[in-house]
Amino acid sequence: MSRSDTPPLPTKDRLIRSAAHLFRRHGYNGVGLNDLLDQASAPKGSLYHHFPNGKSDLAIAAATWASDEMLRLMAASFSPADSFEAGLTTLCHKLAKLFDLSGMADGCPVSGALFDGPNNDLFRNTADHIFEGWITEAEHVARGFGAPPDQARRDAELFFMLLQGGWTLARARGSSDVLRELPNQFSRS
Amino acid sequence: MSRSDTPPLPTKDRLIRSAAHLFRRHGYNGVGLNDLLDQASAPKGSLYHHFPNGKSDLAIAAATWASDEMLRLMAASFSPADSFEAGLTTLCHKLAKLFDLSGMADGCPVSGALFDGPNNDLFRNTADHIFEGWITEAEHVARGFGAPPDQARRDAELFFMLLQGGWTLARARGSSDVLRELPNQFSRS
DNA sequence: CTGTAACTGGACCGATTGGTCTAGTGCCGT
DNA sequence: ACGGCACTAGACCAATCGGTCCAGTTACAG
Repeated sequence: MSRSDTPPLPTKDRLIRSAAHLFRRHGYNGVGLNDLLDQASAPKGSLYHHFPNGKSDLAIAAATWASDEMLRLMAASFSPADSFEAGLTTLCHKLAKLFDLSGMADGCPVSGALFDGPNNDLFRNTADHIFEGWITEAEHVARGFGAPPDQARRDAELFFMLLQGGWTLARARGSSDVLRELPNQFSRS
Repeated sequence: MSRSDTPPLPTKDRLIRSAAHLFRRHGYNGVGLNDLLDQASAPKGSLYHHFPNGKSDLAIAAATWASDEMLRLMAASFSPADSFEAGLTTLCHKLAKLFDLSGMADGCPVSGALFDGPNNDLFRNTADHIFEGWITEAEHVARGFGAPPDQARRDAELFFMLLQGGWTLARARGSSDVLRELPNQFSRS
């Protein structure tokens, strides 16, 4: 059940990773501190040492970490590609594989960690900032492939929305097929 | 805060509507029975009389009711339209208005009610069935406007994913603009 | 070795959770 | 008038929630 959540990693990182995994599957309110600390093999004291505000601090850290992973995945997919569509295809296949590995239960890690529970501005602004990061990254890629500014922006937003919708539909269907088909939806004539 | 949640409506319907509203904003696990019963002005006994399995029964009823509302909204938008794009524009503007009225905090009612908490098959199958209903409805509309079968299906799935992504992005940004722009994303060349 | 600060371990807390149960209430048909 | 049933009302429960607190341990600086 656990990957590298065992001792080699420092406690703080184990907490972040466990939180990211659990929030992603069950949502912020669906995860109790007990499950979380159990999976991270950490006591309560450590949590509140590293994250003084407890669960909410951890959720933001987890969402941020998951976002960085996503940006890494995007970079790894788009840099070797020779067109936006090609990179997108690689990315979607990677995401589909990760989805299958998760037991076909994981949605967007950021939505799961931040859109539940507290409806406060901090959570929403963090989600906004993270999503904007994904979109502008995709926008830069599109521009790098020669797309004009406004079209690059629109392509990037389309990519983002397809991704979110794809995650939702894949989860409901219990199948990663939708994710693999995303590139076709993106570049239909 | 409440619309027609007061006496005129029978208790069971008040429970369903309150549940739909609350789950949509806070997710399944983010809503306690106390908030729920309070908003519906119903005691606990009534809940477990109408929904013997308690919260989970109610969530499924709420998601189903919200889905019917959505199908009504789609029908009201597409039937008077003379093209798929025109109907989609009407629909998106209606959804944007509803989003604004909600305080810019409500996402997809089905995801909110069913994707949190229990990861059991019943919830996932229900979500799958409901989403499939939305997609086939859109597919029929597209076919009615003369689209060939396979394109109609793809258009319908694209519509669904854009909608989900649009709700997510609108929520993060605290703005309904994305929803209003959805038709442009749908029919870009 | 000693001092100090970073960190761990877990007992403990009040609040809230979803759920059960029983006593009552009101509206039927007869 | 009355029996019966659909429904309401809310006290009550064990379990779990997120969070606090402090005694212990470790690691590193001098």
